[in-house]
Amino acid sequence: MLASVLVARALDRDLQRQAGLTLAEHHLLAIINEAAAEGIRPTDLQLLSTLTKSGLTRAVDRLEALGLIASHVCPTDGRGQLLVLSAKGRQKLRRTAPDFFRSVARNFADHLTERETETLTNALGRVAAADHA
Amino acid sequence: MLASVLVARALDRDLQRQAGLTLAEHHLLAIINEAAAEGIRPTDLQLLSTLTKSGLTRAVDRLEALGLIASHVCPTDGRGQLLVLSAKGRQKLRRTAPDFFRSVARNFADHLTERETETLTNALGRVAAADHA
DNA sequence: CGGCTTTAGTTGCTGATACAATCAACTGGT
DNA sequence: ACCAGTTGATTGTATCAGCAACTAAAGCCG
Repeated sequence: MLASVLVARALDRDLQRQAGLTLAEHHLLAIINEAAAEGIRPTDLQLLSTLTKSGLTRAVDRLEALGLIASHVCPTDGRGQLLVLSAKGRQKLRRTAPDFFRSVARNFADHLTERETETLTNALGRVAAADHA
Repeated sequence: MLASVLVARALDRDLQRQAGLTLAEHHLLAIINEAAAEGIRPTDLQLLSTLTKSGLTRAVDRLEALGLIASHVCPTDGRGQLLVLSAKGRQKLRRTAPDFFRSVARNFADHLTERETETLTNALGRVAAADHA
C-alpha cells in the first residue's frame, strides 16, 4: 500500500507539472486511447479505472471541458455514451508520453528486475480481477 | 495501481463496517502499536503511513477525539509530541484484528502463492524505500 | 548570548472522491 | 402493448486529502 501510494503521488505530481493532468485523468485518456475506434462506454471505462461511477462522471466532465475527449449518445442504447479521444486529446497523450514513461521508470519500473515485474504483473492482475465484494 | 485501489477500498469498507475505522486510521493505530513503548513522533509515523503531514495531523486529531490514542509533549523536544495507544486503543486494535486479518486474506493474501508474496514484499519494499522526489 | 536557519507541527483553503439517492432508458414476461 | 424490474449515468452532500502559508521550538555559530 505504501509503495502504491508513494508511486501514485510521484506520478501525479510529475504529470501535473508536465502536462497539467491528474494521474487519474491521464489514465482515463490512456484507456480510451486503447479502446475500440467507435469509443468506450463509461461502465467499461470504470472497470479499468480506479474510480467509482460518480468519480468517473466528474472526471469525464473535466476532460470534456478541456476538450480532450468527446462523447456521443450511444446509438444502440440511449442511456449510454460513447467516449472517444478528440484530436487534441490524442495529441496531448502523444506529447505527454515520453515524460510520463520516464516518470514511471524512475519512480517504479527501474527498481524492479524483469522477473519481479513479471511476477507482479501476474499476481496483482489476479488480485485486481478477484471479486472484492 | 488498480489492484492496490481495489484492495484498499475493500479493506476500508470492511473496517468501517466492522470497527467504524478508516483503513488509514486503523493503519496508524497498528503502526503506533508496534512502535517503542515511550511513543512515536508524528514525523516518524508519517514516514510509515500513506498520509502527508497535514493529513496526519487531522487523522491524529480524530483518533485522539475517539480516545484511541494519547499525545504528550516530547520531553526532549518541545515542538514535538509522543503518541501512544490508550488502553481503549489497544483493546480496539485487539478486537479488530481477527476480522481485519480475514479481510486481508480474502481480498489479497489468498490470491497469492508464498513465492509471490515474498517477491512482492521484497520488490515493493524496495520501491517504497526509494526516493520519489 | 543573539540572531539566522532549519525542523515539527498546525491551519486555511481548495479540489477530488465516495456513498446514497435519483432520473432516464432499456428488457422481459404477460 | 404495458408495467415491473434492471441497468447506465448524474447529482446532492459530506468527508478527506493535499498544498502552501504560518507558528513555534531547536540548532548553529560568531
